[in-house]
Amino acid sequence: MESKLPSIDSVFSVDCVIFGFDAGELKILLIERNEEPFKDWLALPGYFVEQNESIDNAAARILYELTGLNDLHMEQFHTFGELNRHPQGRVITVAYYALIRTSSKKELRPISQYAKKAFWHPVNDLPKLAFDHTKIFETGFSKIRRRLNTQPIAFELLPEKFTLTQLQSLYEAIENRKFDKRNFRKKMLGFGFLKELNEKEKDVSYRAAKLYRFDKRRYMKVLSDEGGIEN
Amino acid sequence: MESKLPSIDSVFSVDCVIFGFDAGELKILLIERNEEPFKDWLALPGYFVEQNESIDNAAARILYELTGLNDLHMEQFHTFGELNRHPQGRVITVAYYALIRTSSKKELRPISQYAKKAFWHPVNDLPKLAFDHTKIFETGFSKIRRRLNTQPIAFELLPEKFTLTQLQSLYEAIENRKFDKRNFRKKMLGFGFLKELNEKEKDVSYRAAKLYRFDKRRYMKVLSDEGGIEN
DNA sequence: ACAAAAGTGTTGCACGTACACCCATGT
DNA sequence: ACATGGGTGTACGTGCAACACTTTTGT
Repeated sequence: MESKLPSIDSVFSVDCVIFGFDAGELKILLIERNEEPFKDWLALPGYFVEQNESIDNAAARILYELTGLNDLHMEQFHTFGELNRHPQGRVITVAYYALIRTSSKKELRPISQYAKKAFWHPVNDLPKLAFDHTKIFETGFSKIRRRLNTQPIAFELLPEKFTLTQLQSLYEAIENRKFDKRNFRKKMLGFGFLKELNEKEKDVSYRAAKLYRFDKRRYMKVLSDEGGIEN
Repeated sequence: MESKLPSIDSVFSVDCVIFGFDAGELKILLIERNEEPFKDWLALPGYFVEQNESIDNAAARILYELTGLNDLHMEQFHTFGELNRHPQGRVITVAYYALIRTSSKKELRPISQYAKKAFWHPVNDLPKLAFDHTKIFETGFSKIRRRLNTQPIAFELLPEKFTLTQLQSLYEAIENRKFDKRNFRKKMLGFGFLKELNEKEKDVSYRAAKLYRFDKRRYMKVLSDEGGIEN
């Protein structure tokens, strides 16, 4: 390894797969591009990383500039480095995902002019996306699907107070299948990290459901308790 | 997005965490570096990606040049992009892991002069490694630990014909805990993808054990059969 | 004969799954 | 009163964990 870094014309970028849950549907955030290549196409929010920022920071900055969203907890899930994935040259992209509460959705308003607009689109029935973004989305979707049952990611998509039916329909949207109501409730409550609130839904035209909250303290406790049994 | 890519002084590399299983111990492949920075330090096999190769190809090439190993099935598991991870500038590295059979281990012989030598080292009791390679190793190790029970990766570490006791001790090495022999065998055989051979161990000074082989056909069948039940 | 590892079953428990009806509320 | 979703229990099967002794082989 030389004492100078080899200087090659390499470029890397970040792309974000941001999930939201709204009106019983799982959605992701898309932008309409305002620049070549793929001008006017729909794409995942993504852009180039700058010289002096870490990739994690770049992801947060870029998402903010293209959509106006900030303070998300984003996590890297894969790096795409095919030679021909970008028509103008070698671009390696690190893909991130995040999950966001519908209730905390701020207005979507691109800051930079690289995006004409940003909007939510249901994950079923996605249009063709720019670059290899369809593949990136699919990889990300299958990651969160697998993480659903190992990490408490579902709660990041729901409002802070939610009903068990909302939770169930979210699971159904992510896994794309139906669950039995009684079994689902039994299982979720059995985990012991859902806190039942003394509150009910309001403004519904049917029997109001109890509200629950995800209790992070209890979740941590449950996690650490599980380590102690074993062989 | 401009029609020219922004040209910044960025560099990326690949690092490999290669697992082997030998003498009842889980090991990884290290090199002794022959170049600054971190000359003479131990490190994961890794080097810069070239302009015109995909990252996957780069990983295979670099591993070969530094250790003489080829034809591994490597898989990307994380990308490390902290600003200060390389003392000479911004280097983003994509980390790969692979598992290799002890029995098919070729001689370890670096081709390029960037490595003085390559050798196996037990995963317990690793020395300090160059750059952030200790962190990279730990991330990779925890990935394969979690994948152990979802994908048939253990068999890639064993010789083609193996005994159930070997399989068990491999699991014990990866998960760092003991299993009950009867339960372990029942479970493994219950999966239905281990093929019992009409052969036994040789040259052992105790009762010879039956040999088994991982049967990929049956594994695929078992996998696809599982999809069909559900709610 | 002894040492060393191979091989083998049963039981209790926890968990997943299948399944149907009454209740509370708003209109 | 009716429509809409909220809320509840039981029975069965499967899979995991705990547990100890006999068999085979080489020296």
